Amino acid sequence: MPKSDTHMTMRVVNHIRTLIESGGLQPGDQIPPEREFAQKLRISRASLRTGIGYLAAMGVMDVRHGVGTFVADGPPELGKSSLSLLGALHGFQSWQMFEARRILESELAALAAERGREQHFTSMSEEVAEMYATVNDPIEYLIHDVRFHRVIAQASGNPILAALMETITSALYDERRKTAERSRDLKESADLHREIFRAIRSRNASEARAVMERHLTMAQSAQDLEISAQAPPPNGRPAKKVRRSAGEA
Amino acid sequence: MPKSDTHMTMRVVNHIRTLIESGGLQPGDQIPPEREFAQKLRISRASLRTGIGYLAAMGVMDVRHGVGTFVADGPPELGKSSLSLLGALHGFQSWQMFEARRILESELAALAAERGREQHFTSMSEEVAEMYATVNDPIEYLIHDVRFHRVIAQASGNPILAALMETITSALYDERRKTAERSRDLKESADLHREIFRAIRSRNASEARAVMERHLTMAQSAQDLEISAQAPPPNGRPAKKVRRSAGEA
DNA sequence: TGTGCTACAGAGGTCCGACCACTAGAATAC
DNA sequence: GTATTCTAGTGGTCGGACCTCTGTAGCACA
Repeated sequence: MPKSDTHMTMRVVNHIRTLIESGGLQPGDQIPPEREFAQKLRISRASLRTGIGYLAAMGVMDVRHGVGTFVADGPPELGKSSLSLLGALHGFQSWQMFEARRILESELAALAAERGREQHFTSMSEEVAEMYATVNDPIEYLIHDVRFHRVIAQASGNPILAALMETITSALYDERRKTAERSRDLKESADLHREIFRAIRSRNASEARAVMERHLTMAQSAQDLEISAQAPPPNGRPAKKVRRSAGEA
Repeated sequence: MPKSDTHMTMRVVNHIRTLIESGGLQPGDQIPPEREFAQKLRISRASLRTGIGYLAAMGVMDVRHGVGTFVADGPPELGKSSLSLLGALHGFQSWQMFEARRILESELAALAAERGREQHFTSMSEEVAEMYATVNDPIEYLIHDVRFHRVIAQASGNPILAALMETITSALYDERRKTAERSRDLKESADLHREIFRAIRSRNASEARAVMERHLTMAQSAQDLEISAQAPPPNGRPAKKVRRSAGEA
């Protein structure tokens, strides 16, 4: 990694970081135009762009062509495709993503049960209702599904865990939207979400954890079936170990 | 996020991604020099650099001035300072990082107990021995401490969770190395690590999880004490986040 | 009055070509 | 044999020209 006082990239990153820490730059704020900002920092526009690119890659900045550059808004999330890229590099398996998600979200649910506030419970309740209302519209259903889990993450009171979850789910999303679930699955799914909600609202941490785990385990096996059904192994890589070897208790 | 077929950045990213997925590019491999590679891809060197910067920011590439650009090697990790940056932006608290770490590592320890192999146990044992041997050298001790936890992550068989842990610990590292622990704390710490190791080797998942949780809880309160001791609370500001150093330079 | 199209200003995106800075290894001097 | 210097090759920075995209103000037309 580049040194802070030498490389232009880090100079830009640190400058913006300082602006953020001092409160001079808030989420959603727009930074000055590149030409102007570069002149103010006494560096070339190219270097400024490098630094901004670095921040954008990590989800801290949001660059919009023809409009401007803004401080990222919305739920904290690490680089959008970073996990997916790392996955390609290190050969992540699908079940590993599900496992990671299951662990994170189970704990998130437990924390939400302990720390959630009324406003969170209200949002959860609304999303559950919307899920029931859209069991025949998988696309719309998925939106509320995602939102429900996101509210839980918020209610957990730990934005770091929430960011990690967001990172994993967005990596998982690509595969997920391709396998549109069937309606009857959605009814079951909505029921489970309702159970999760109830456990959280009654502040029963261990049950929230357990139900969430059950939900995600089911979701995984459902998706595994879909995949193996509609796409026979498209093999090609020699060392492709077919998972599930060790420790499935 | 730029579109894949329009933006040069994504063209580069996708090209390299394809090379990695096809096996034509493995961790540690060097990519062609920028001038040459840019010509081969029919794009300008500047655009190529943008794409490489994007990949480097996410920890997929490793750019070394005067040497070359390589595919990242070593343990998978998301952008090195990404969490720290996001933290500055969203006001992450120190206890939240510890909590996230505690949850991740506890589960990691449990998984390691279920799936760890002999080779992992051997490495863990070695690191524990090194820890005992360096209880009087905090700097050296910390190295083995980190390695021990890294072996556990490997032994868990889930590189994604390992990567998340790596991301958190590297964000935590900055604060950590400043508060060099005292020797007698290190002796206790080593004892706890030995306990963790024994639980994992005896494949006792729940105990491994419990001991790891205890270890990290202790580490947290120890560090909290250090901090509050050497930096008296600047009273009166209840919800003010702990400022990071941000470099004196 | 309303609606649709056009022109334009301002922002980011791409390119070029020159030059700077760093690293490792080869060539040289001792 | 060892230490020093030189050098080829690689990434880093620059500035300035030009392209593309977006939102909007203004115009033409119904």
